[in-house]
Amino acid sequence: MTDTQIKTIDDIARLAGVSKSTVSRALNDSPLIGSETKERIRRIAREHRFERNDTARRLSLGQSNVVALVTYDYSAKLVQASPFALELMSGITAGLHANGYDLLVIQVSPKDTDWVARYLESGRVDGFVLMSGNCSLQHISTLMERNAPFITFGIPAGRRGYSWVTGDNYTGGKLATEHLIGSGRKRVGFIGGSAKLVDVQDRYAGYVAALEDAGRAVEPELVVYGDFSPESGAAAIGMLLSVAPDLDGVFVNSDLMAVAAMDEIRAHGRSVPDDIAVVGYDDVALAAHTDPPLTTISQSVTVAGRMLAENLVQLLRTGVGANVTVPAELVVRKSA
Amino acid sequence: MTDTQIKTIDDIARLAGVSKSTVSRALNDSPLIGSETKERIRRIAREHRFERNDTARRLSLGQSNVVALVTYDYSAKLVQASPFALELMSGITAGLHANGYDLLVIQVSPKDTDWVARYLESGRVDGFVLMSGNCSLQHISTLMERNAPFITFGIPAGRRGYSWVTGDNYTGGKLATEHLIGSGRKRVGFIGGSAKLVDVQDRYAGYVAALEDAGRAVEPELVVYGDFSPESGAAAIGMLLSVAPDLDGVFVNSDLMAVAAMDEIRAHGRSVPDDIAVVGYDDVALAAHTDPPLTTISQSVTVAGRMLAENLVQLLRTGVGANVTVPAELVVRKSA
DNA sequence: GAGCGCAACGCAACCGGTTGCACGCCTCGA
DNA sequence: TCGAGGCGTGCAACCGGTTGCGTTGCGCTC
Repeated sequence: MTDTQIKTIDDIARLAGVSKSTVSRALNDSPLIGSETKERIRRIAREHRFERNDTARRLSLGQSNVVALVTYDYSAKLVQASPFALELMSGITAGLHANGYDLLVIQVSPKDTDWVARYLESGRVDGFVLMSGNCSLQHISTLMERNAPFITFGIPAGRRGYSWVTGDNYTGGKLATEHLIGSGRKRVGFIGGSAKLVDVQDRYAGYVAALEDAGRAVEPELVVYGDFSPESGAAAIGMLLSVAPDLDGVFVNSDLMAVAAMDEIRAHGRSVPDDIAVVGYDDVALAAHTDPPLTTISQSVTVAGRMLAENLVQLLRTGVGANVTVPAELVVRKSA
Repeated sequence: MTDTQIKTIDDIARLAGVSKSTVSRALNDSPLIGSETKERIRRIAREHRFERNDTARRLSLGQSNVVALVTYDYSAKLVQASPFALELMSGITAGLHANGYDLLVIQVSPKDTDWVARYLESGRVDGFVLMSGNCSLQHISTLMERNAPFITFGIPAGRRGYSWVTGDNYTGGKLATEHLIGSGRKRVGFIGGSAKLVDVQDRYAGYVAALEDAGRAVEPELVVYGDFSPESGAAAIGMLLSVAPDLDGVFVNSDLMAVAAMDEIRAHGRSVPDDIAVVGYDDVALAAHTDPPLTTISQSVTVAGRMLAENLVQLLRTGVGANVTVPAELVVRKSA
């Protein structure tokens, strides 16, 4: 092996008989370098398995090529809130890698106010990605007032003023409700996640649209909100059942809530889907294995992750980000 | 605000009327600096919300204070394999933060052979953490031959030669089996994850020990292996039922497999737990909401994550790592 | 009072890249 | 034949920290 201490571009320069600037430019594919020289240098680097010191590069360039995924510091909460977080993360990672960026996972506690500076000004990261389920308005406003580059999955704080990627919540809500109506359900309820999320509002809008398309009126007492947790799902369906004993269908904003709701429905002596049809949201891994298997709305989470990455990279490079929504589709199983 | 371009320690030095070396040492709490000078410098830095440039620091120090979490590039697979990956990650992140390290998420494809060099020699990370569910022997051997610092969750490739953190699989297997036996089950089967994993072998050892403690013989035909996926769980129970129609209890190596197995049991016209009791493993979020709620083995995943972090940091600092197992306990619900 | 040790701090080199600018060489047109 | 203009490359400064070593000033001993 010829890997005898070939650690810096100076070493490569020596071997190639050129200066380190030439090596630097060659490795960066600069047009300033003659093609045969460039090829020779790159060949030498390849043969010696040279890896350019990224830290030095970052210092020179003044950027880290790293973005941070912001999470809470409370483990269980995170798991509860986003069963698809891993898949999303995988998509983000893939998208970032394709653009030469790495993904850092950080945790910030709610009371921490200068995490942005700590990560941004120290040069550890260039930007942030947040998940609406795991971030507070506090986070968003902190980011905005320091005008840090960031992007969110979901729309946690109003539709404007920052870049986001989200599922097509309107269509998702509409598809779910239409399916319920189409299968003959007469009184269809809505169990939302946190009412503050624009995503939830959009799902509600889809629910309303489907109802109206079918010539039905929206019954406010059939609309209840939880917080995406199983417990809140059980509580919500309980409330619905007490208000409307003849409820025969419900669109639930998350699979986790839906599963708990199904339990609760059975606890009330009703059956799913015979008495009450249930449609969930997210299509988590276990959704196919609940009893009965859950009919739900599937989002292209991996695609969303990739879009998040691309979008953030574009924001970092050009200063302008975009808002994108990825498609949602109905997955029919047994619960509705 | 006095945040007018206070970006470098030179700026602080100017404000404090000292040299940049003094500032550097003061911020690093060096004993070479007088306490009043040190305090003055730190106060100034604090007042100006100064954040030291971490990239430059890393270049000088020759270390990145970042470790990489190695994942596959196939999203769905990852989600399937490790429903608790997020929780683990959260624990790791917390543990690393406490020690001044950050967590980077990287994806390496199976055919990629020089990812270690790419990340290590470029100075982007100081070490790696792998999860046995998401890594191949290939990964491990690549790491070992480049003697890169790394640690694993689970024991993917033999008990020796590297550092790992894992659940107490022996006890977990024993507890599960004992519970089954204790509730009067006569023929208790074992559905394992990948037989190659030491973790799975340990769970099997616990299963065997419980059987023997009860004075029973191990029936090889009641032992079947899958790969942790729901599908493999369904297939495994099918196999078991055809071999042993009088099976009345089964210890399944993952909740995902267990849930699928329960479906399959019902599909065969049997009921859980009346005909066949089922104990899972992992205690994932949905385990409490399956039908029936799943009795399972719970591991302190967050603790494990912290241990992973601490252990790896120690390995990086001192060159010696440890092997640690975190406790497992039985969570009794309705399925057994 | 000279010599000494020590505490406190500054100087400047160094980490390993990037890049503005200068320079040498060659080609081409006048 | 000479100058202008390109092309390809090298020089050296720079990014913002860290640190070995030298320097200063002080109190102390003999």
